[in-house]
Amino acid sequence: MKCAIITEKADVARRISFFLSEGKAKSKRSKGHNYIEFEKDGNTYVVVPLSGHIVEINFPPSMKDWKSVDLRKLVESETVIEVKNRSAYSTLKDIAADADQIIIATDYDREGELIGMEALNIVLEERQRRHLGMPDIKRAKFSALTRQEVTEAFSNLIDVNKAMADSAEAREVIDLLWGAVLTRFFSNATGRWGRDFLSIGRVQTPTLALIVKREREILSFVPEKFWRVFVSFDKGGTFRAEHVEGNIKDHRRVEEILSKVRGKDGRVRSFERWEEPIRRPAPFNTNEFLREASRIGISPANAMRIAESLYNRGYISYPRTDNTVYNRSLPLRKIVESLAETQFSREANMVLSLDSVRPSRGRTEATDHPPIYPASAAKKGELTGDYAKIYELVVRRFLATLYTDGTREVREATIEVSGEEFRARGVRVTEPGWLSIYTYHRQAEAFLPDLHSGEEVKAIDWYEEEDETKPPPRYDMSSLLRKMEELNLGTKSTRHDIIEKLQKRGFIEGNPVRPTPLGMSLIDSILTVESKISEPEMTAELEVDMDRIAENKVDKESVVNQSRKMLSSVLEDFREKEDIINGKIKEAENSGETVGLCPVHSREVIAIKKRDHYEIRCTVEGCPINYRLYARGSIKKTDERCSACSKPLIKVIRKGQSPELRCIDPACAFNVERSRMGKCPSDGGDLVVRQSRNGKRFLSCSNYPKCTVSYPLPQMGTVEPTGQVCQYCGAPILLSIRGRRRWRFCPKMDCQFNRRRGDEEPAS
DNA sequence: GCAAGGTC
Repeated sequence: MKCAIITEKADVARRISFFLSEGKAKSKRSKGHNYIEFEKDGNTYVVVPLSGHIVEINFPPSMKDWKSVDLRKLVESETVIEVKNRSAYSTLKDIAADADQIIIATDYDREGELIGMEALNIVLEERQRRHLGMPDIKRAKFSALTRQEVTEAFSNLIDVNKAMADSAEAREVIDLLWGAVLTRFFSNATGRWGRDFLSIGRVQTPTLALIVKREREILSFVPEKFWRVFVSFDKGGTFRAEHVEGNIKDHRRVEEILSKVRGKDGRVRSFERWEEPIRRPAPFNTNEFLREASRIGISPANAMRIAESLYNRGYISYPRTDNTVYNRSLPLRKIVESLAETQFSREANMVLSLDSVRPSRGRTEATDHPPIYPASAAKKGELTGDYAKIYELVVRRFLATLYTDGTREVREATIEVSGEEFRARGVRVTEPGWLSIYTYHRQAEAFLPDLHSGEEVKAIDWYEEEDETKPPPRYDMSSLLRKMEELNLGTKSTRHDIIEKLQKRGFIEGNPVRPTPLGMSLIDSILTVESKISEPEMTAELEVDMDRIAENKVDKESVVNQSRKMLSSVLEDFREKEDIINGKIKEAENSGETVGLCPVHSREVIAIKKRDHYEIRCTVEGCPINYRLYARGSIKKTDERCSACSKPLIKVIRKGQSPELRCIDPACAFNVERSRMGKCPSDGGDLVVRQSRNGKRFLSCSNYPKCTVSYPLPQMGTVEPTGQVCQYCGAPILLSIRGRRRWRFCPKMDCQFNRRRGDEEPAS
């Protein structure tokens, strides 16, 4: 008998094969097929790994054109299935399809059930083609990749769950319908076709709405002044106590207090001290990992890419997990022992010196994967840059969850100064515990000496501090991820993607995150209609429907049809508001910062940030002052005019480079003069710095296209001419300036000149 | 050229 086992990803296939075959399984790789094979009890087993979904739903070709398809028809359109993962598809057909038994061993959740069903359908289709009958179809249900879980799952096989797969399929269809219909509507209504399209989706739009809502709160916030009153004392060091009334809004009250207490010493009314634990952090789940990574300056999307790569190279465990409790079977002590052989030996040995290794626990004991931990020890130097930083973060977090709580001593005193009461608080870390391993968080400390009730303390200063109420803070990557998780927007595997999408589409920027004018007016436009698409409730309600489908209380079709009806009426509402929406988006498209005055009309010249360039133009319609500047980074107004043409000068600011002064006219002699680096070795023309559309810089001959000499330039730092000519190839030698380092180089990369050593100039 | 969800 032949049995085919289908898993969601490669390492599950490896683990299952290992347990079931007692280590005798063999990986097979041939003709684009990738699977594992072994024999057991006279039966042949093939284990086929997928990589997530192998098919994708889409519209039929007749519905693909954005401009000509009536959106009312798109709402009612059928969907088709397209194969996305060719190699998994052919492995299923060629290797798995003729098995007598098919065991679906994908992750035990809704998406996993659907992924399994997709694979099963491919197998059944192929069997029909080959006139093979129905195989025995089973489902393995396991929630951890331990020997016990896996062997139990395979000796207690259950049936596949059509209803559960249906619930995930309903989500797919609803997401595509709403996303495509509204994305196309907004893009068509505003004439933003091609890559400038305006996207809308069940997760991305509510996320953008959160950010826009916060920005509106900040914009409309009216700060209110308040004052705090302090007295400083001296006893073995200075400390201060704050008046018990805290934030005082009436300054007359402040004057009253100060006039009463000024010059007077204090008497201690009460003093307390106690110790409290500083709790160890919980093990890392995906969200918490991404939040902490962004605190050390690595964006969620990048942190995820790096984690993926570290996982594939065996350095860390699977990075997509909700779990914050280590499984019993994890050999925690062994992992720590292996880390003791690395640059983290000090920290690892601290853990090993404890009587027993007892890990902290988080709130979620999910069953998917263990929390993120270091799977193997990386030697120093094996990883570099952000990879090393991420690995170190995972290692330190892991060790911190196994070490002891810290302890801090807290002291509190109330001190009376001529009838007015003041409070002082002191905090001191007495036992750092895990804090000396996980060094990313600094504990705020404050000095307060030992005091006793009735004691007199010498006052040395009496003063007020002015402050004002603050608007709520902008989201940063960390708080945004937390908010998304709280509202159930996206999943552990997609949240970072959603954020990156909003950035790439030009809806949000920066960290802390601000919406762009485009992002703000997109949300404003969406809010002209009651639709739920910008609210987390859309997801919440979808979840309820999915549960009902999975419980067989309602079928997929009726949920999808209901959703189509709603979408149809929402679309009608939007169609009525088309002009208003177009107006709002156009307004955002034309909002830009003033960079100076137009020499033709003496009117404002504005710079409008587009997806990949700045549009710099006069506010008078039809004025020839209208340029495109392809620059990464940002531009800044200067109040200076160009000496050559009297148009405004701007500063281009790029990360890692000194600001570059430019005339807004790219062809102006001012810019050309500055970009001239020397003579072309081929035809004697000028070599000038040019920037391509994607922001990369080149040194090219001004006689292009007659002369095609062009050298790529370093992307970081600035470049200056030296007047020197390369003795080997005749190209001009350039000076590269990056931070405090500067060195001479020949732009011809493989030139002999660049192989010399010691060409570094001293820092200026 | 649209969504969100898996995973590489």
